[in-house]
Amino acid sequence: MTKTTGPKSDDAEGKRGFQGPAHAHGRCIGQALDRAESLCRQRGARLTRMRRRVLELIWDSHKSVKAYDLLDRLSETESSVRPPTVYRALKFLIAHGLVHRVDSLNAFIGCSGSDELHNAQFLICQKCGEVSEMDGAGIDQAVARQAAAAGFTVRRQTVELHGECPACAAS
Amino acid sequence: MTKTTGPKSDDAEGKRGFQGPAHAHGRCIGQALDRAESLCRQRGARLTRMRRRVLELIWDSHKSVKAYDLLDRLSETESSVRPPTVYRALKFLIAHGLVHRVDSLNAFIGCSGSDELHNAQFLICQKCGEVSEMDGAGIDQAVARQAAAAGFTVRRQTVELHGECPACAAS
DNA sequence: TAAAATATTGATATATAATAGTTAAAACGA
DNA sequence: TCGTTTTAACTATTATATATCAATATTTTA
Repeated sequence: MTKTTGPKSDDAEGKRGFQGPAHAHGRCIGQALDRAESLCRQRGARLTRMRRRVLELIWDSHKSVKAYDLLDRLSETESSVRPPTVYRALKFLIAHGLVHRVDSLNAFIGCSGSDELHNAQFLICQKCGEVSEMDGAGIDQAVARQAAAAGFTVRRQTVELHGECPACAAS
Repeated sequence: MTKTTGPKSDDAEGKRGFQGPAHAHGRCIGQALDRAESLCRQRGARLTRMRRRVLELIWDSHKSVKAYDLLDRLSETESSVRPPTVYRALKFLIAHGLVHRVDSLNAFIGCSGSDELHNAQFLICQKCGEVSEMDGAGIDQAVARQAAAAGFTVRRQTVELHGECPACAAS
């Protein structure tokens, strides 16, 4: 409940940038789940118990999560969960733009972008593991220009930058 | 042997762009192997028989190749080859900038770029499977600018655009 | 509400991708 | 040729992901 300037503060607009270890993460989770609920209601999609739990676990941190880690954590709580169950939930969440797959890590991360199904671009810290979704209009443009020059029609893009986040670079 | 304007034609400078099905591919393979030879000699690295064969198989087309397909094709010729052998060869070839890994496909492609170890950017045709390495200075700049704005230090980038190559888009 | 249709999850098996660790063979340098 | 280093083979295992069919839950339709 710190730094809340109102129901629509800057933070509420998508949690861009690196969060670091000391932020009120409950809000991130809450917002993500709220957004998922309303988005699914709006679309007539069913955010079932399993899907909700997977989304919750993914938002447990700002690091990307592996499918089999989700599997383990789900199995802690109740009867053993099998890979297809997790992958099905992930497929649903990805289809609805609530989760992204990070190709270079074979891992998954909650979407902190806009409601639109969008091409995500990620900054991935190799030290702390945090992943930050970028609002990369500049990159989008450069990509579009470059592709056009090659006569290529872009349908989907993977842009993932590995390196060091501000906090880790400083240390 | 078409469109050869001399020993240092445009084509010879790295085979940029999509090649299409009807080009003199023997030259691509030859050039790639020659470059590998000279580069390894220059560096005192050993382009062994196995490494050479893997590189050759990768350059068999302009499509990306899966590690286990390489495995199968290697096993055709002689005694059965195991995964570690292929992955070791790939590791060597990647370390020397002769091959790139395409993260979004879990596959490998011959490097058609400069001698420098560089961050590759790929155009991947979803229809014909051809992969074209880009000379993406524009994207590099946009990436650098965007990352700098976020205070992020980029060490490695994955930029892979999926869509349709000129030929496939036309059909 | 009951029955039918649809969507979701469970369960088993298997496919695909990659690595660890140990031993054997080949290449190289003295 | 001996010893060192590098490379490759072999066995085993880990990690990632999907196919298939059965069971259950939800929604729709009658």
